[in-house]
Amino acid sequence: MTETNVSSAISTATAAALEPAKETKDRILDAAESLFVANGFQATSLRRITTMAGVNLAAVNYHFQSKEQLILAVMVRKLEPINRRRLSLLDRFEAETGPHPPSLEKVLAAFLQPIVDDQAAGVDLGSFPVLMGRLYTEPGGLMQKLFSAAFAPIAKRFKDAITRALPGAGPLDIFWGMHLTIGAMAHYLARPPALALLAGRDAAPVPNPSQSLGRLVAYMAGGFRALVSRSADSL
Amino acid sequence: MTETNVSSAISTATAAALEPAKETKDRILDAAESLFVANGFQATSLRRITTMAGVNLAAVNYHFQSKEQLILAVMVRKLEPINRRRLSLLDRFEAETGPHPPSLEKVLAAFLQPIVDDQAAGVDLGSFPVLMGRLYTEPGGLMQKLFSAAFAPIAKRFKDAITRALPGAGPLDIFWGMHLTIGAMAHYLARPPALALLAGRDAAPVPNPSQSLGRLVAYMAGGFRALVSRSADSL
DNA sequence: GTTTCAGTCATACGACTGTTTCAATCATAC
DNA sequence: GTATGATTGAAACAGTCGTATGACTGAAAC
Repeated sequence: MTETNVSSAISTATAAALEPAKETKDRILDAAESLFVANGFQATSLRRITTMAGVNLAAVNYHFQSKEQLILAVMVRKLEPINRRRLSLLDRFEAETGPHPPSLEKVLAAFLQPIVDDQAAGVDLGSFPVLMGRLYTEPGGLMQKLFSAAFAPIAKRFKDAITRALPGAGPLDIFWGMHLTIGAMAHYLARPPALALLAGRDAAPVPNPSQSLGRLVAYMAGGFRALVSRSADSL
Repeated sequence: MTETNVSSAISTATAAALEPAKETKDRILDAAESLFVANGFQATSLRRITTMAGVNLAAVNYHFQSKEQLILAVMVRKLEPINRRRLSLLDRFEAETGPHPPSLEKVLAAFLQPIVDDQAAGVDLGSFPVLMGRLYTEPGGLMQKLFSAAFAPIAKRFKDAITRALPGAGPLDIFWGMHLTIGAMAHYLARPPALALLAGRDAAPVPNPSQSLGRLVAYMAGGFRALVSRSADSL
């Protein structure tokens, strides 16, 4: 719980010679994150993590109690700033449009922009989203724990914004639209492996982030609107 | 490789007293499938599989050489009939429309119908799609191997059909649309855990399969078309 | 009636897992 | 300077893992 003692970890650091001033806790989180991305959660042992971090094996259980809580800590650390930016973007869009609610495209952009930016920046955030896809299918209810810890607050906020942007949409339309939109986004985020498979020969890696954002928003908004008009037709 | 010797496996069957006439190989596949669905690939040990199947531990490596090949065998066994039905549906739709290509909605329905049906039937096929989502994020290039084994042939066929149904669409539109569509579908299939999280209070489990198919098709076709018209606008 | 061989069996191998223990170490407050 | 409480260290814990081995079984081939 306490955050002291900067130099002691350095003196005995064997591996990870760079970044010598970092706390043990952060070194573990960094190593865990990169190994989780590369190999998955279950396939990554605590020994590999601590070796890469240049830290003693027992440090993990000392600082995080268990491997499962380490996984959650890795995810929360990455997710919090992204969700903060999502909310502030949504705030800004809502302020800009004054009395009217922002368009569906704006709301979707507020949700997608931060992760697209991070993917573009690439530096050390880009590879993270793969973890979300992994966690989603991981047994043990890990996703559920993470959801209530980091996602529940922003989910309601965006659900309301989408509802206001789509007058005439029933709650089931909203629900299905969000469900499928999250799926499309998650798949886009996990695209490194998926992309190569789908593309036979054409389709370059599409490095342009603003174009990616535009396509994502277009597809998802189009899907949402088609859902709503389908409901209207069938009445 | 050979398929003989029915009675010898029965005499010593300890657990799994039911279905006594099944071959060892099938018993292993059945047990592996249900355990993979429940706990994931890595978390399922060969010992649990063989115990549940009422089979000796060594039988797995005898029949499947390795755990990885067992996983692939489980997936291929489930995927093949689904892909067969997908292709025959597409064939039928193309025959029905005569000289014109079938609509985008028809093509998407041909792709989605078999899995929605299976989910509705539920009996023992419904839980399988969770595995696809799992495999997608599993390390070791497993998905790649499965893809080239079971998916590559139908991917090209549907890509062509979509291209014909969307005149004026560029190859990038098709590519992105398929990418995001597959994501939405995968997420829909893996919905058992996701659904409960997203739905605050409303939104019943939506048991009606034909309504599900309609919503899926509407969302995806709407997304596709919005992608195409976006490209047309920006030219 | 013997040979043959796919299939099953119990058992063991070596490696690796997450977690725990307890002594040693450190900066800091007294 | 010494006591204090947070960290770290090396080692071991009790399991589980996937795979390999070699003896045994039974039915079909000749």
